[in-house]
Amino acid sequence: MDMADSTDFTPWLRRTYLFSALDDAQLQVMKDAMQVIKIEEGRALFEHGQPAERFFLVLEGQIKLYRLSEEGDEKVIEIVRPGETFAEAVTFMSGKFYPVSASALVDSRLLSFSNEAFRDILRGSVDSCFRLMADMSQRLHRRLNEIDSLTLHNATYRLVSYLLQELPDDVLESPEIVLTTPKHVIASRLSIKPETFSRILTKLSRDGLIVVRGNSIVLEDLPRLRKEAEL
Amino acid sequence: MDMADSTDFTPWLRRTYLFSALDDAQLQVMKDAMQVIKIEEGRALFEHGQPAERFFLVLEGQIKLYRLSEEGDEKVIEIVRPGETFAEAVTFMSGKFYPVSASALVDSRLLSFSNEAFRDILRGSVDSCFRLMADMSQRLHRRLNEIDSLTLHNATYRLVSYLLQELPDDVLESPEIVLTTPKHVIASRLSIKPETFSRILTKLSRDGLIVVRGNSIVLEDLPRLRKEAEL
DNA sequence: CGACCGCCTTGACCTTGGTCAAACCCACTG
DNA sequence: CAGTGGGTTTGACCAAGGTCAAGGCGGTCG
Repeated sequence: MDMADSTDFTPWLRRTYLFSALDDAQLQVMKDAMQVIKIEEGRALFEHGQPAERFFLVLEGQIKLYRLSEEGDEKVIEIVRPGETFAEAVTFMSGKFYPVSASALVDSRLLSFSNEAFRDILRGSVDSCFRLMADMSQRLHRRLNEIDSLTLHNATYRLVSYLLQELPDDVLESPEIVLTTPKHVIASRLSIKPETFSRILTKLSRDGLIVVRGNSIVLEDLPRLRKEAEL
Repeated sequence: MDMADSTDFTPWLRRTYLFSALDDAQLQVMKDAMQVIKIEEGRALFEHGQPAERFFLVLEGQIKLYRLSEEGDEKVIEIVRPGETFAEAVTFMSGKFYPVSASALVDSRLLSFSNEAFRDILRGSVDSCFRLMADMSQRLHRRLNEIDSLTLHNATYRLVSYLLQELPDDVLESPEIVLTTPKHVIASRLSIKPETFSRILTKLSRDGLIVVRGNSIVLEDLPRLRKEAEL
């Protein structure tokens, strides 16, 4: 974990929904307490239970948010990609400890912001409060959907849904997905063991729904895949 | 579902964390758009996907929030009890549709509030925004813990944790829990089938950890139960 | 008071996905 | 270019929890 850079990150900040209601002065306050962080593959950014003083915006790379069980099993909660923020909702938690651990899946660059500074700004900007509330509301909804798919659906459903949502919006082009994350991490994200993950992929291949070659998965039969993910 | 009452609910509102930053005028606005709702056992209050215009405070009874799968399986997300609010976070959702269904487990009385009115008040009260954000943050954390226990822990763990958290805070008195909700509903809340739920209870009984008689469960061996719920 | 109904329990069996171990496939290194 | 090691795949086996079906146990209501 490193920290030194004098690039102007204003465009990044302006593009970040959370900050888009801030005026120049407010943005400057955030910048003053901002840090650029370089973190290399495999290193931990923070751990579950640590006091949470900062939140983050991913510039480059991938950050994995996860929980560990007592026995050391890992459940990946989320994989955060460039342009996305994380841990911003912790500010308002009763205890203010990180509820998950975070580490880098690949060498990454982040911006980190002071919770305190942001809270101060929120105090003076109802608009920003509304942004943050929208953000939290959306996260709440995502978590709900996750619970839904864990309890009401099976592993194949979860995997197929994942593939479909990884698909870029422009449906017209060749529906190929290139996995940028190790399969076992995606598996954990979907609460599936690597072996099972692999087996499901081969089963889908056998059925002609997809073609797998290494990290590349071509969705051969979108309609049937979509049906699979509804029922 | 019914609506008629002229009791003064001010004490209820004052006790409600979400409203506790409101001044008298603001509270009056909420009251003006407030409705008292009587809903009898088994009736639906709203359904997943309906446009969300109101949120609720439970006065009496129990409300079950749940999701249905395509095949009709039900997963209970939460059981809401008197004094608690629900659906207040939906206001800031992109689409503003209820993300779950709600129905009454027993005859219940609720207050319902206008999302719009509340949003207007939030616009003028950063303090209230902070309350709502704290509330949402807490819910986010609870959902996370739910995902954790669904993926990192087994059915017995979930059931034991449930029993322990149902225990009133004053640990000194006789540790008896009286289930006020049908067992199959609790089972669904914990993502366990009723048969399995029952079997786990009898196993815990056999092992001398609890004594079950109908709806009453006496926790005979707190230390061992707590150990069960940690490992 | 007895019949009915909903809920809960119990038993036998099954299915999904997990476990363990071995082989495989590359990408990198020396 | 062989050697090493991480990630992935495959196979054989296993176990937790689900399914299906049959009873049991109270409540309620005629």
